[in-house]
Amino acid sequence: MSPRARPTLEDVARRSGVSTATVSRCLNLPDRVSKSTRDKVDAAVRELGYSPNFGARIMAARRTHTIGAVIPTMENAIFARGLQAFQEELAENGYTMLVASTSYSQQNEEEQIRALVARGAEGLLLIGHDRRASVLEFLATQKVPTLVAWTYDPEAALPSIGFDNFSAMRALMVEVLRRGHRKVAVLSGFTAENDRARLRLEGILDAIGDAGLDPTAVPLIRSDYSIDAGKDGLATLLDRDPELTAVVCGNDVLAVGAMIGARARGLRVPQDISITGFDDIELASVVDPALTTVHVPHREMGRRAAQILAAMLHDEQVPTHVKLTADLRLRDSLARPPRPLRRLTGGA
Amino acid sequence: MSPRARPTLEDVARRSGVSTATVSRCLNLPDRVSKSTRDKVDAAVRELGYSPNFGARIMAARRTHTIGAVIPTMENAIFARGLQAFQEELAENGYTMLVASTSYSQQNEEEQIRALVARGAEGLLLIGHDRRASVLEFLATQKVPTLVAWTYDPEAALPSIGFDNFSAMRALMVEVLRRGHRKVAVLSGFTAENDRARLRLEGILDAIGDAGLDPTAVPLIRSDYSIDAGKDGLATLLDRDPELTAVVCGNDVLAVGAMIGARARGLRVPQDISITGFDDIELASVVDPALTTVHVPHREMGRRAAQILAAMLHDEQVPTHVKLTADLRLRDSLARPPRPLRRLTGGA
DNA sequence: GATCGTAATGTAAGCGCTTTCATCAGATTC
DNA sequence: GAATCTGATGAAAGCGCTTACATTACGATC
Repeated sequence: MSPRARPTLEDVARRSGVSTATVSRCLNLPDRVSKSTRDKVDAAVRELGYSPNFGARIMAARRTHTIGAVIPTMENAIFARGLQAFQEELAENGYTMLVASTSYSQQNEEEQIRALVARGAEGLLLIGHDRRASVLEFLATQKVPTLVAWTYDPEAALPSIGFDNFSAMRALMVEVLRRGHRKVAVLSGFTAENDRARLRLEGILDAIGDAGLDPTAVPLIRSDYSIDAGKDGLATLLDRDPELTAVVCGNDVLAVGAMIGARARGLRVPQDISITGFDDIELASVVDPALTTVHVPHREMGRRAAQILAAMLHDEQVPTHVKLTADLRLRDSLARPPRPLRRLTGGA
Repeated sequence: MSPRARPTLEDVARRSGVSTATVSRCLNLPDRVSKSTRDKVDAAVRELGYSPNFGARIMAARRTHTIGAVIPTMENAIFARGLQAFQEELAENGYTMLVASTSYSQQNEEEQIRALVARGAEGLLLIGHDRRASVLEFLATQKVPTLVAWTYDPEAALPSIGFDNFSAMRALMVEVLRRGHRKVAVLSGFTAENDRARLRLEGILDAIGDAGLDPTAVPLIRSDYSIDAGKDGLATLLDRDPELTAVVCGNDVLAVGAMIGARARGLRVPQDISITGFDDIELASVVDPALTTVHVPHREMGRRAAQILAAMLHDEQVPTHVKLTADLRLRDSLARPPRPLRRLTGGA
């Protein structure tokens, strides 16, 4: 016996003595078929272990009920969370999700977008607004409804759902300053191809400027979003300026890294140095002291993104820019700066 | 102008004045085409914003270079990590990854497997060995090379790469007992459809039996793998038996939850109560005290899984069962049990 | 009993691509 | 200059499915 290939619709049709059209209907529109034939067909399907070829289906039906999501990384809990909710809501609406990740590279993102569209994604979820014009053109040419999440920008070309990274981070920075901190440093993510990181940084510097300090004088390190980078970053910052009383971080992962770095240096948080994050991932409330951060409603964002995308696919009118609120979570890692005294011991 | 649909190979052919065959060759076998026509075609592709229809490609070429991965959840860092490595290595070998998640349900898993195969997945990565025979039959009928990861079982029907959940957890339990703990409780994941959880639990009970204690008398709670479940679980366990000196958890997430629960009850870890985890996710070394746990080489597992799967697709001979080592990471959350004295204060 | 309506089924035309095979224009050889 | 080979290209046959349309069977209607 030759190595039997995957059974096709036709095999099923032959075996159950009906036409391929009828088999197809059994699978897709069961009510249009009489009970007796349906039973025959079902039996044949089972006996043959038949499963339809998706490629053929895409071509013939021109519908895939598939939506693609392109995220920077699966390793950050915020995307994992949001996507899980996105997928659940999508399933609710009869859609399947396809994920791809880019490692924060625009180049990769463009490839993944093309790959997903080629695979029949009828809609796309992207993160942030930073991407080359060629991608936008491609999306327009292909007429693929696309929604941007994790950022809010009323000016942007693509519809978006998200929060105002600038204002949220600015509010946190204002709070840091209100507590009396003046020697502040920043641990940021890479800002070149990442509007969320950039806006957060701008929010920080804006608040600093408004407080009458010089934003260009603020010690600043850009790195990838990892615990180690946070740890190393803190060490570098303290080497440059041991007088630091607060370090504001681009996200929680960096902040936790910074906390570990501080601990490694024998500094207590927040008595000796305050540290803040952004995102409010689970980790933030698990560490000790709990992290002061900005809470982002990742789950809700994912869920609503799915609803909006589904509506877009049904050609319904949808709000072009949805703003969610990201609010401060004041916890224990932020306190007043230590009295200057502490710092004198070494210097005197 | 009518709403122009997605351009096809034929549009490109027409525009560049060649046949569809030539365009196809330009895309797939560029060396077989003269420089001049290649340039014309490339130009047309760019102008039209052409991107090939994957479905059509699957059908015509019967190759997709796609591998599917079906995991329980993206929310657990261990899978996110492992998959990231899996994908990177897959890309290295010219394959694309498609992910689907099951929320730890066999029912969902079966659907996702079928969906991925229908989508043209040429190989599959699955987690754990627990699944219905019907799925295995399906896989056999469809002749889809399948590799199981995150568990090692030399007896299993499908080839696997992973570690010995039973022995690893058993070793940890032995260590707990060696430190003198006798009042031990267990916080396990659901074991019904999850062989990893089941094997870990068996490992624990086996060590307990060998130590001359009664395994059936061990307080045990099964729950989902979440911080909250860990927290609540610890509370319940302590309500049932306040004398507990150690809680062994099915994974790190549960363990961190238990640590929070302990703290909430005013107990110090490890002075008043010891807690252990499994997996060694980042979180484990970030919490204070750092978690004693079992280190699992997630990244390596993902990477090697990709290599093996690629070899399987090339019909190369591969080792059927690969065992990786998962070793103890003794950190601060495990110590000797407190002197009985502590417990008397309340009772006297 | 002829007429019509309806439900169930079949026929066959693609969907957009790859690939085999045939063709053809040049370059090479004798 | 004829014969041969080579590389580039085109024509056309599917890949496995869906669906518009045609056909058939059969009960209801007058």
